[in-house]
Amino acid sequence: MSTIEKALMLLEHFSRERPEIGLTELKTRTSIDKGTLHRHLTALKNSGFLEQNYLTKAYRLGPAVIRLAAVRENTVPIVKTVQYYVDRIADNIHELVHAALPQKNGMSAIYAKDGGYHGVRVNFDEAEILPFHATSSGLALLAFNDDTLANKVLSKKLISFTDSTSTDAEDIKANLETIRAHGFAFTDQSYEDEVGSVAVPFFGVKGDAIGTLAIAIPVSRINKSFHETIIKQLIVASTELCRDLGGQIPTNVATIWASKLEV
Amino acid sequence: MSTIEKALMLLEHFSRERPEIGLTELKTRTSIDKGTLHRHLTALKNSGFLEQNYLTKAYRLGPAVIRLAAVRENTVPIVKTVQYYVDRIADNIHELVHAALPQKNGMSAIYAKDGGYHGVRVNFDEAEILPFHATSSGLALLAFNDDTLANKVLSKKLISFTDSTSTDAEDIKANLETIRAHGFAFTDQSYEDEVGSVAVPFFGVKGDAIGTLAIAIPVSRINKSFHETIIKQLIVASTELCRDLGGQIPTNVATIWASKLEV
DNA sequence: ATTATTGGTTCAAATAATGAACCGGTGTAA
DNA sequence: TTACACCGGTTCATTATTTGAACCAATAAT
Repeated sequence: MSTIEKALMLLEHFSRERPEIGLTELKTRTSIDKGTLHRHLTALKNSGFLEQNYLTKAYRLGPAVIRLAAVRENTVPIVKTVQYYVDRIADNIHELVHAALPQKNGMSAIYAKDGGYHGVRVNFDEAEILPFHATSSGLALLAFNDDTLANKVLSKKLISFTDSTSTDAEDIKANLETIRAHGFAFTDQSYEDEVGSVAVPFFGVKGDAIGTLAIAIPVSRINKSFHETIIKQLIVASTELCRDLGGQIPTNVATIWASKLEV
Repeated sequence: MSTIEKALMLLEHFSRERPEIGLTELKTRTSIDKGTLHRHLTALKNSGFLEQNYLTKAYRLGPAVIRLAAVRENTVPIVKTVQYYVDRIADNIHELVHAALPQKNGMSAIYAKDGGYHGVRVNFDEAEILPFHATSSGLALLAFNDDTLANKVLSKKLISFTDSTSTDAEDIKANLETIRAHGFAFTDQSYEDEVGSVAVPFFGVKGDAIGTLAIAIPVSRINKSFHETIIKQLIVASTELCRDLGGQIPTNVATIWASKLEV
């Protein structure tokens, strides 16, 4: 792995829950030598990707990422486009809806809205990394993306989050087949207890999954008719989203989705 | 300079005007060897900072920057906070208002609003890099930031954008003194013909300038009383913004600003 | 059919990254 | 007061990666 990749991997440790990280703490998290780490952090700081809390000396993300995100969003306006559909679904079904994009080690929610009429809400953090193998977003993406991604993810050690998390690569591969056949993914408490979720992919120009729309619900509120409503909403939204982004829904997926909408 | 910094410098070439750049084009822009360049771009691609247009093979910014910006904005919510004040000023004075943050080679506008009642609008691109020495935003930041930044910027070759651009380091240093004395910066067609601008800094916890609020106006509309109105608006907004961000206005600046508001 | 231009690859030589040991400051417990 | 632990940061001989001129393959232009 190149030095550049090693350094950029450091940025993955910053999240909403851990916005600031000190040198020694990062050392224990990464097992990288302190000297090396310090030089990498300094390089990232010089480039504006990190800055230091001048009191604690801890590092946090810097201003460079703001500019880059503005340019990216101007080039490929996924976030803005996705917001409209997430809001619409959330307003319709009054549940927590989110959209996520694949990152290196999982899906990252780029926008979420809780349509919340109900008392029990699902806890959901934007900018958290959702593991591929334990969330409906992750599974939906793996199922409809190139096989190489799924193989890469499933060849690594899979972490268990709840008693229901499946960590067996073969089980998950079989599950991906089911997901492809159904046109959507769902999980039952595989990432958080008491929370189920449903996700559909949306597609890029090549017809590969580039992101997902998903809904998370306390399992107590799930029943068959509601499940069907949710899936219809997601499918319709994803179809329109693909049109907006210039994406192409693979013909087999389009067929499956059409049949779901007819019911 | 470290390999990491060299690679991250490549990202600076992407902008709203140039969202996609091919290998050979980047080679001519950077004079870096094609082999090296290709490995750097691949590393950035592997890390999600770039992705490739699958048809043209050209590179564009990748999804990783979206997640990082979300985390950064959650850590230090400058963009969200700044929006309120930019909108307010734009609504009040009906001109093009923007806020900008320093990047490595200039200021980057993070938000802009055109309150535009008038026919002649100033052309303004978000995510464009505004040179330090030729824009009021850049000068305001240099004047109220650490001297080392100003020295670094002024030691490089300064580009001329219009007939009125000052490119003499000593002239500009003298100008920075004037700016410090006035508490704001203004330029007259030094970056674009027919456009003048006024900027004030806003400050971080250490009392150092961390960004600017600025207004760009066609020179034909500038007169003394309007100029004063603009400066008052900017000073009031920056004062409140510093409070919101937990920043500290240096006492000498606070004194100067207070006297401006009394007039 | 030929040439120019594109993205991408190779491998010896040149250079930068690495990490164990070290430094100096701060907080804390004996 | 002293001693110790922990923090961020630095040093420098060793080691491993980066570098770049030349090369390759595919596509676009003549």
